[in-house]
Amino acid sequence: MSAVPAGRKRGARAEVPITKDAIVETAFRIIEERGLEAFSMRSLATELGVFPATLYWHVGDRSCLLGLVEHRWIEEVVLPDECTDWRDWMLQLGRRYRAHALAHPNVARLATIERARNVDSLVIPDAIVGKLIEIGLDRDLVHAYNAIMGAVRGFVLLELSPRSEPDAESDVESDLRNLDEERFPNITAQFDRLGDHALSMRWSNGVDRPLNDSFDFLMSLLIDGLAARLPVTRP
Amino acid sequence: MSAVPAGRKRGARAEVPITKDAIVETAFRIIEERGLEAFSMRSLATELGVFPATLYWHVGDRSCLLGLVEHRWIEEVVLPDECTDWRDWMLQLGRRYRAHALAHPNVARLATIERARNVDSLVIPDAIVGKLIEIGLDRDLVHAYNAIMGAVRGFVLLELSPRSEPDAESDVESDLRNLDEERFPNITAQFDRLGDHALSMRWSNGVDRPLNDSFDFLMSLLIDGLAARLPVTRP
DNA sequence: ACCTGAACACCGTTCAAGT
DNA sequence: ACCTGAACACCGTTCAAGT
Repeated sequence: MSAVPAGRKRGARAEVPITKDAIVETAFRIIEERGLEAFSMRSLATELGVFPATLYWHVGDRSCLLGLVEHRWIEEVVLPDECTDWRDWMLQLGRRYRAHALAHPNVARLATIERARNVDSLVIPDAIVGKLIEIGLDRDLVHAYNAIMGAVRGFVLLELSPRSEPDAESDVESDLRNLDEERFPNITAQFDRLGDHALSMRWSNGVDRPLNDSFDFLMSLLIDGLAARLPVTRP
Repeated sequence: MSAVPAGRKRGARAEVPITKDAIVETAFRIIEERGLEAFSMRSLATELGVFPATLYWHVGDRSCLLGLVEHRWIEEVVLPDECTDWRDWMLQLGRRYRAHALAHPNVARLATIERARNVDSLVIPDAIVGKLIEIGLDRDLVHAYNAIMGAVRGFVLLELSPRSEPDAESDVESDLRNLDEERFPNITAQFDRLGDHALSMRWSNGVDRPLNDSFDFLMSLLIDGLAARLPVTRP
């Protein structure tokens, strides 16, 4: 929108006051609308109509800023109602996390890949740990938590990581359609079901072709597995 | 090692012949030894003692080169023996994949995050699809494949993604040790078990503190779940 | 306190020109 | 066919200087 800072006087205030929140908000928008590779400290500064150095005064360096963007994203996920069955609670939380990731895929990818820098983003982990203890998991608490967290966040990340750049979709599609039947007998035999629907075999991206049923299948594997490992409680 | 190309004659051949394999090999080594952020087309060229443009002639651009590096990594994973029980086969494959990732964490992270560009890297997917069909999965073939693939690769990726930079480990540790008991009652109550052992609550990285038991726990959740969803076969 | 303007040390990529 | 040397259009970050 706005161009490079037009001849403002040295040290003069920006016409629109620059705040930390405005910077994070704009960074979020750039990443979501134009992709992470379109985001830079300089492009952000240009968008805000200030010099790059201004950003450093407000939010620190690039890494800090991305941490703030991640945090703004993850804190919008709302926990399910406490008083439902734990299986339902777990499924709902997984679905809400994933829905929020599909709504903001670029920031979601960023938040999963980069280490989260904000301690605040531990509200979901804390809730999961609490729920696992509540249902009686004790000895395998850490493993159950890691399994759920790793599987769910990992699945969503891979779902959102397309095989191809947007401009090369058709290339990938034809590569996959013409796989060698000798080398990949199983994939080629099942290609009508797998093509564009299975991880590593898609040409569309995760937002255009969401893997809803596969995600629910994974959630049911995890939840059933946990249920089977619960201590037997006589009602 | 070698410095910038010393006054070689314009157009003269490099003293060590530059091949595609040598470029990929060196790129692999730089990423593994010094991290992905230390890798650049220019640093690689310097290491090889040539000008950056030379690389473009041999391997195309940066994105293509990283694709080749990924491929060199994934093709080293060897499939388990065909004639074992399918549960064992699946567990072994997961463990081998993970072991190989822990052995080359930086390239493994790269390969999981970026889309794989090489069709050749579908040998593992093809083997999994074949195994799933062999044991009788049909209706949920795609979902079972996606669940396993997403959960396993995702878990390993998150395990390898540390919360902190190597130089800020102690900061993260003290942040986590001093969590607010009001906001995070469950984590603080279980901190002796969770601290440095649960995803998002670690300060050491995934190689120094591997989550072996958690991974096996996840594998057993997945495998038991698949077994329960198999069509009943009378022996 | 807040922002400019310039500088520093990097990038990826392209291309004419050489052998 | 293979490589140089230079150029182009970018980066993130720092810092003295201004108001």
